[in-house]
Amino acid sequence: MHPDKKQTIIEAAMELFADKGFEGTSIRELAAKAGVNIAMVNYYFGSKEKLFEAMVEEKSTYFRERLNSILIDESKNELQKIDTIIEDYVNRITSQHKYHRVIHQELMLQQRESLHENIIAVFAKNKEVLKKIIDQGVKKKVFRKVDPELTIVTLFGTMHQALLSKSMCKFLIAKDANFDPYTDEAFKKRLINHIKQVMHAHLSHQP
Amino acid sequence: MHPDKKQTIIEAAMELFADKGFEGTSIRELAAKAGVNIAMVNYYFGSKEKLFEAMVEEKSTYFRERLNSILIDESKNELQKIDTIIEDYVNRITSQHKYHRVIHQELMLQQRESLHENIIAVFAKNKEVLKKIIDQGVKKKVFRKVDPELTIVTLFGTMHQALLSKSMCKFLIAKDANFDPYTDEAFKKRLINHIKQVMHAHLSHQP
Amino acid sequence: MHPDKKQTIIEAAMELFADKGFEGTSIRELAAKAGVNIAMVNYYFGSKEKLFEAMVEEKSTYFRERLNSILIDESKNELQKIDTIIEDYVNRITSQHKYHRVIHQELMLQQRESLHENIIAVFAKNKEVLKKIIDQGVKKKVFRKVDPELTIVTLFGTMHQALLSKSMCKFLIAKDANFDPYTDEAFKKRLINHIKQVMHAHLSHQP
Amino acid sequence: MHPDKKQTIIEAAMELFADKGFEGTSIRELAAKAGVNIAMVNYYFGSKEKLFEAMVEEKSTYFRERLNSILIDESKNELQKIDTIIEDYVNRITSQHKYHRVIHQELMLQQRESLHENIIAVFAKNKEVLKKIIDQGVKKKVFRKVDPELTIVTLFGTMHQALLSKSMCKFLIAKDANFDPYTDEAFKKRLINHIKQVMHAHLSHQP
DNA sequence: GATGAATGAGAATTCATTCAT
DNA sequence: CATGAATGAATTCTCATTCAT
Repeated sequence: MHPDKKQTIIEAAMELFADKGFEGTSIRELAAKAGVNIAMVNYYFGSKEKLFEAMVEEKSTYFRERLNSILIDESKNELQKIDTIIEDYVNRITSQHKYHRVIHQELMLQQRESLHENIIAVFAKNKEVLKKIIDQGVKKKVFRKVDPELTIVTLFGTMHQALLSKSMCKFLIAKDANFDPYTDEAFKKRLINHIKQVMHAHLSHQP
Repeated sequence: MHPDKKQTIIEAAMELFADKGFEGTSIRELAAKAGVNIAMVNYYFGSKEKLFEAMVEEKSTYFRERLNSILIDESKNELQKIDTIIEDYVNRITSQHKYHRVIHQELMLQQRESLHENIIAVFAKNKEVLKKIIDQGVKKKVFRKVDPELTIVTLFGTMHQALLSKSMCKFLIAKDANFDPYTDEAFKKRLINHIKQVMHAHLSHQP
Repeated sequence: MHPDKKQTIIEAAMELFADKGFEGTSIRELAAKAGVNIAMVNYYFGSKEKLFEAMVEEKSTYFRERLNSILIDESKNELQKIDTIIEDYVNRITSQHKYHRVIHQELMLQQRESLHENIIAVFAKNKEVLKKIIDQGVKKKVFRKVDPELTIVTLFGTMHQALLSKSMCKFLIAKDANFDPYTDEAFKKRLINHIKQVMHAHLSHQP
Repeated sequence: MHPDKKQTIIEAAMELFADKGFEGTSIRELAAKAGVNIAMVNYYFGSKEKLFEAMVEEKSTYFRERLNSILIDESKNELQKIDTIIEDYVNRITSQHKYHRVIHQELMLQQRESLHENIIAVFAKNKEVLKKIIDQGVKKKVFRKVDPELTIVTLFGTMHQALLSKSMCKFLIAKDANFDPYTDEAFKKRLINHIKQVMHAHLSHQP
């Protein structure tokens, strides 16, 4: 029964931290949402901050183990690998947008900066994989030389900008108010196509 | 002395809100930073939230009045206009990064959502200007047809991702620790070049 | 222009103190209601408490000078004098109900007790007049011997109980909601008749 | 330990609200008087206002359940019932004078008016019982026809006027200063006799 | 292990008052 | 004379955390 409750708390925390921020979320409402006793958070995690760290750690562990499979997939050429990464990312972010929102917020604040290292490490690893793919493409002369760090920044940045704010989503989709942008397949497709188009153009040799 | 103090408070607020978030900033420390009495915030603005609104309003007013000059500049062709916008944006965001950070955070939270409208409106106006430029380019057959909303999303998204987090900046620049990324001209140039490259490739006809 | 502003403040104070109590009224709203500067209250009266005292003093001075005329009126017998007093009181309280409410409240609290003396003195004087009338009636054998203090307590108590609470008024009148009980002549007449009836029965010899 | 502390707080609140009014009482001193932590009031009751409501509710519940026993007592005739009610009321008010003071104050203010309904309901029920007794007496031709609402107003009003203000009590008793009027049996008897006399005269047929 | 009660520190805000002009 | 700005003290209330059971 331990891990279940811990998990319930973490899920509730992610939900609330994403919507209200870390400081904007009180342990009281967090416990209420998770359906556990107020004292449980400190009991299990030691403090509100430690809970936050646990949440980040758990989720980032989950994300760390991806991507390599794409890298070594020999059935795809470099451009196809890029396409797969784009699709993969968009799907990840839409399905886990609350978590990405929390991370994104956290990275902008100058508090709990010890966590930044952790987050940046994940980002760095992703960059490395992408860099390897690009380097292969360059070696094979199918790609031109680009800035690998900033290329992944454009990749992530576009997705984050498009997906992490509900208000922004609504503006971009321009449809009736209260529907969930994160399950709208048409928008996901539109976004994937756009990023592919940008990346193809960016990576391919110019005329 | 009236407007000065108000301004001092707003500046201190922006600084702290950017670094610690709205809820993470207490009026106490805000007043201390601004060098005013603790009661002044409520005296001038009525509440912490109203101060926040005042800050957003003031700054967004400032940003609303740009961009049109670029649109109507007849000495530039469409691609040059895009380039100018990119340079303009990067300069703006680096010089006002704290403000952009606050706005960016705010847009992700589901609190004080009444402000989102205001913020999105500024974004929408920027998009309109960009769209006009793109449309002109398309009509003149120098640009291909692209998704205008998502194109500006990529533009903003890349900059925000690269600039709004200090940790991200440091990772990207990969230089010694405590130097200020927002005054590093080399990095700015690198970023501008990257975005220009991406945009040129994206907008121009493919081979 | 002095006395006018002072008067305006006193009137506003009476209004607000009656509805919200002394502590429940802030100088800010008081000044707003009176249409004067916030600093005027302290400027004219020295403090909020002194304003209160000034208000009580002024109004009680006004009420102190009544009643003697009734006492010495030779055209009326004792019962007629009692009747006149009842009518006079009911009219006074209805027309000055806010003030009476303030006084009544004040007398119940154990704060600013120095004012109680003042208020009780007015009450005492009223009692003295009534006592003289009753004593005359007793001497003429038209009244029986009664407790003069408690008789005036019944007199005042009935009126206060009936008139000083709007909710109580509404309950007693049992009419449609938002009308002003203090201008309802029918209710005033009903109240006067009741008190006269009570007093006549109380003072006259029993069968 | 739960109900005890709640009760302690309620008792302290009644004490202080009676002496200083609701707004004149701070949670700080309330907690100090009750000997509990300053946060307990909000912990138990949610807010100062809710504490007030809880106090009123609890006490009014207590008073709601009386009186009917007198109504159905077949061993007493109507006048005896009235006498019993008078004695009962005077005893109640003297023993619970703080509570009655709070209620009485509250009814005069135009704040927290939602509570008025509650209070008036208790008053209304008392009136109904009294009205039934009077109606019986009228039917048996031992009473004359009177205004039942205002008759109970006189009953309550006299007691409130005599008992709810310490200063008024002292004036009426005219004895040495610091003794407690609420335990002075002589004064209670005097008051009871006066009210009985008034009510007998008021209700019986006139000569 | 698990929890409801309890708490001290600190939050935002409002207050009556003062003071420079 | 009169006032808007300014302030320190005090307000209610919420917070994360602890502790006895």
